[in-house]
Amino acid sequence: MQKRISVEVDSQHCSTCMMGHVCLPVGMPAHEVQQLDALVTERIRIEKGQPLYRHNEQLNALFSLRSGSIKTLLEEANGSHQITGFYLPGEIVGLDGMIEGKHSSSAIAMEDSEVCVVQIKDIDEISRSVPSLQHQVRRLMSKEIARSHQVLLALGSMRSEQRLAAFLSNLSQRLSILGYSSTDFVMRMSREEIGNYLGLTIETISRLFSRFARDGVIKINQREVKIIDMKALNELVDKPC
Amino acid sequence: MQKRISVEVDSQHCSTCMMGHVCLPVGMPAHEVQQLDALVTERIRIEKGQPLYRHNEQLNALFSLRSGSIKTLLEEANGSHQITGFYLPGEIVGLDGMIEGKHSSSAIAMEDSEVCVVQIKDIDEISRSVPSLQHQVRRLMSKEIARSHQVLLALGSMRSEQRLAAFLSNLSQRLSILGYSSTDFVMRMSREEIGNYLGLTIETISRLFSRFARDGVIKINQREVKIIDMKALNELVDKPC
DNA sequence: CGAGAGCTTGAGTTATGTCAATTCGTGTGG
DNA sequence: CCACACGAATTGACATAACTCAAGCTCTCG
Repeated sequence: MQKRISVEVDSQHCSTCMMGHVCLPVGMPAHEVQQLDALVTERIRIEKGQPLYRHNEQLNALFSLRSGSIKTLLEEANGSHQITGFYLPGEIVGLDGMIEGKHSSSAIAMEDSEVCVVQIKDIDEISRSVPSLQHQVRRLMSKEIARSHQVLLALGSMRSEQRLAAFLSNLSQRLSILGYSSTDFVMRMSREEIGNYLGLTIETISRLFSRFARDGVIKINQREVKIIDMKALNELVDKPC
Repeated sequence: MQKRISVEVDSQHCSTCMMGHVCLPVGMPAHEVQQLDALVTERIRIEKGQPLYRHNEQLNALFSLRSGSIKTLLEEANGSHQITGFYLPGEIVGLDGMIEGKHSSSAIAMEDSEVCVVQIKDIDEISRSVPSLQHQVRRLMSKEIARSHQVLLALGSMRSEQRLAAFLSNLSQRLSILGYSSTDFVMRMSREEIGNYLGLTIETISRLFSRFARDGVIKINQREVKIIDMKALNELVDKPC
């Protein structure tokens, strides 16, 4: 069975894509977005659990997530790994892969997903007529740096409770931007993946979810979350001691 | 007393700069590096403890560290902070500041330092004639993402001993690239700064340095480090349990 | 020479991890 | 359709790595 299906694209373009307000073109004027139409010539479907790319793979493209969800992770020599990010539709995966085309991480689909492929060479080509495209790419990369710094902040100076609260709050915000409910959603990641990402164990994650539920901050049933008290949740993020 | 002294530059250029092999032009052919000479029109001296830029400051420039050392940090609402990076000469500071010109972090000199200022608008200007400059900037940003992912790996899945060993090993490598000894150096950062960066307390850092010294891996006297057994140090990074 | 900041070391505490038992949920094959 | 099996999540009891608090040491600089 084929795990990674490439689809030639000619009927759908950035200018007509539903994700335009959150994806690569975000903030660009309409006449410029039209010039991006030549940018995406391929889309790829990836099955749950399958890699979009792997550590050290030679690749000269960015991937814009159209549907589904993807995690990125660093693999250690000893077989363990560290999840470095969870990506939702409209978000760009692969920005760490622009060092001589070698990816420093791997990207794996957390559910059946579809990505638009943006070749770096096409970016350079098209940015000759749309100079703001270079800004856009830099903006996205800058945002990715800022995002990972935020995670550093969580791992470096927050207690477990604060980390998980920050995680939920962040997920809520991003889903809301995507047009989903910010209070009712299904987490695509397992307790194990959340724990790995936040530098905690699966048991700690589970206990914290239970505690948040007991304290009336959230309701939780497996991966379904309902945020009952958003204010309390956000206060947990800053709560000292 | 003036804390931040701006120096107009017209006598010194990228093409003749000693840092060329480690700085922005790294890997670029000589005839292209010459075209970068117009890129740096200003240099800034910063005194120890003074900011190069602050969180939320409007700024449209990158800074290449010429001499000294700089730390970047995120400031939290409650007054605490998380150090996100230590920068050495030839390294680029400010790559997270390209989101609408707002810096998401602050950068502070750890000793009297000097930086070359590279205006973003000049990058766009000059990259018209030197297209590879855009690649270069993306490469640097990509590297910065990969770097912060490495720190995530340390904070998320290493024990204190591994973190400090990884920190020393990384510092050693970078100093060696700069042409300094990889085994004998002076750390510019305090125990407190190291602890903050690695998500550990000052006491834990101090105890670990003492233990490394007791085990014959390093010699340490205040901030002077001598790595006695580099192999053992690198083994500590991977050492489980 | 004294004061203060930075560092080290010890003793006791605690947040989080480890290990283990149980439950829940889902998919599979009889 | 049921029962069984397996992975995912929960919960409890206990262990421990790292933190906190406290005392003392060592530089540096005025």
